[in-house]
Amino acid sequence: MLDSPFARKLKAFVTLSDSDLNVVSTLDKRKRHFAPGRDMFHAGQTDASAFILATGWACGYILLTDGTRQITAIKVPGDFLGLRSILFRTSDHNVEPITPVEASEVRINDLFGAFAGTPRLAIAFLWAASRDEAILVEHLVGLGRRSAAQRVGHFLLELAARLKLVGLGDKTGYDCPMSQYLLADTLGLSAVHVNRVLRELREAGYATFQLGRVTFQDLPGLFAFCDFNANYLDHDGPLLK
Amino acid sequence: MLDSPFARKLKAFVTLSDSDLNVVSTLDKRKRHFAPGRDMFHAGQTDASAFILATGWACGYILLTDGTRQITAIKVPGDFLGLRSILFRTSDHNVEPITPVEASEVRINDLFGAFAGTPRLAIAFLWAASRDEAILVEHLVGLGRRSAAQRVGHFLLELAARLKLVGLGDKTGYDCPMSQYLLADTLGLSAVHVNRVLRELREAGYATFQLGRVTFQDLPGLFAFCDFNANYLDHDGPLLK
DNA sequence: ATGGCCAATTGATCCATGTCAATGTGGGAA
DNA sequence: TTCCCACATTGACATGGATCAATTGGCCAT
Repeated sequence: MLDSPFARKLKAFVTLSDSDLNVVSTLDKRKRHFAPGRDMFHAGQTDASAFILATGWACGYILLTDGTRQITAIKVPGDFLGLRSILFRTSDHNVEPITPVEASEVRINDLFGAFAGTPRLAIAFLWAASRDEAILVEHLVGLGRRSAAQRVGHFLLELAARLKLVGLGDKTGYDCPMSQYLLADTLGLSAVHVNRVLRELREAGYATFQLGRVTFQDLPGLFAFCDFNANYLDHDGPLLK
Repeated sequence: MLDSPFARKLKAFVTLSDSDLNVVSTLDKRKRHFAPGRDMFHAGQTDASAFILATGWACGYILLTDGTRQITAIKVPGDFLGLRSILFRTSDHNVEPITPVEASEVRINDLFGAFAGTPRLAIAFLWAASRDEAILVEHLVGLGRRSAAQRVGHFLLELAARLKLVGLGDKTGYDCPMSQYLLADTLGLSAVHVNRVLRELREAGYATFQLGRVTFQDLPGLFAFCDFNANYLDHDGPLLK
């Protein structure tokens, strides 16, 4: 439990004492399972819970009235999900599992409890929320100002970095359960164009997205092509200025 | 001080006791002034402060290597700005004043101090950060899936709602110090196209963006046209579930 | 094996928005 | 007044990515 992906992630920011970690593991108790095909919670719901993702991938998304959707976050093990749905009167987004998911349910009183005794943990949470925000900001920048190819490449690189932090994947690549349709809804593109861009990246010798796996052939080249800089993930070891 | 825009905003989420408000006003002490033309802090800076905006508008942005930029947040009075720049080792974004700005400087130890005594305030901060995230998410959705016209309209409506919460603007509209260039960098469009879209909205009888003021001619129509739903701003009175 | 279905792939065409290039306009500095 | 300069506006043209329409391939249920 003390080595949950979530604790592992927080440790990238603060050095947590044993008692801090105990409080974290308290939050990590109420385990639940979810299968793809059914939302974990949905927009408009008033009694939604938050979750700490232990295994599997999920995505948060927003449905527009014209039937299209925009995925706003891809969640991997260690990620916190649904914070807005417990703090807000009513959830403003949906979350659905991409793979079978194991996650711990967190209610607002759990947060109160955790923060009351350990303000340092409140800061750690604020950091995690801020890191999620930074990820969101980079996606925003991608949608606003990057070409489709840079956007796709950037996203694949970001996932590599995030997975590495929780011990998944390696230098050569990582397992990725996303379909090209999911990529399209994430990156504000059509599935057809995602397919063309993936071919382009493959033919340029940068990376491959096939059979549920992302494989990098030319990491430095891809970094340069996408103008990728991992600073926004703030991964460089515990510091707590 | 107890009626600062910031306190006013937090009260939309939690009922704050007098002692809570005292702690908030403690944060609101170190007033500083900034003029347009010079960043309040910039990406890469390691000793950046955060600020609570008291008067004036500012924007957060990210510069790409090709010289383009994407504005990631427009900040109005009552908004907190630079949270990521104090929690992260190094700031991942820049902030510049749009108008002359008056703002209170906040350092990480101020936050620690505030949270230690009043966990309820930690939750309120988390709420404020989550609301900023919700705003970011809506911009993301706009960039990914909305037409230029809907995107512009949606943004103008969002600003109206946010300003109203801190007592600015009225039913007819609000003062808006943004140039069309700023709008373009915010909405991922070219300035030329922003101009065309504004004309379109004007000619459709929805709203007007001129001489530093946004004026609504047909609010219900614009709501419908943009598919605007203010739930994501979570403005409906203090509740703290 | 067969049928059915979903994801991936490819080609042809269209269109929303970008880019380039002028022109207009209002307010500030001298 | 006059110049200046940033912002707003408009037209002509270019293009990245969407849309429409097939085709292919893998996998599961029968």
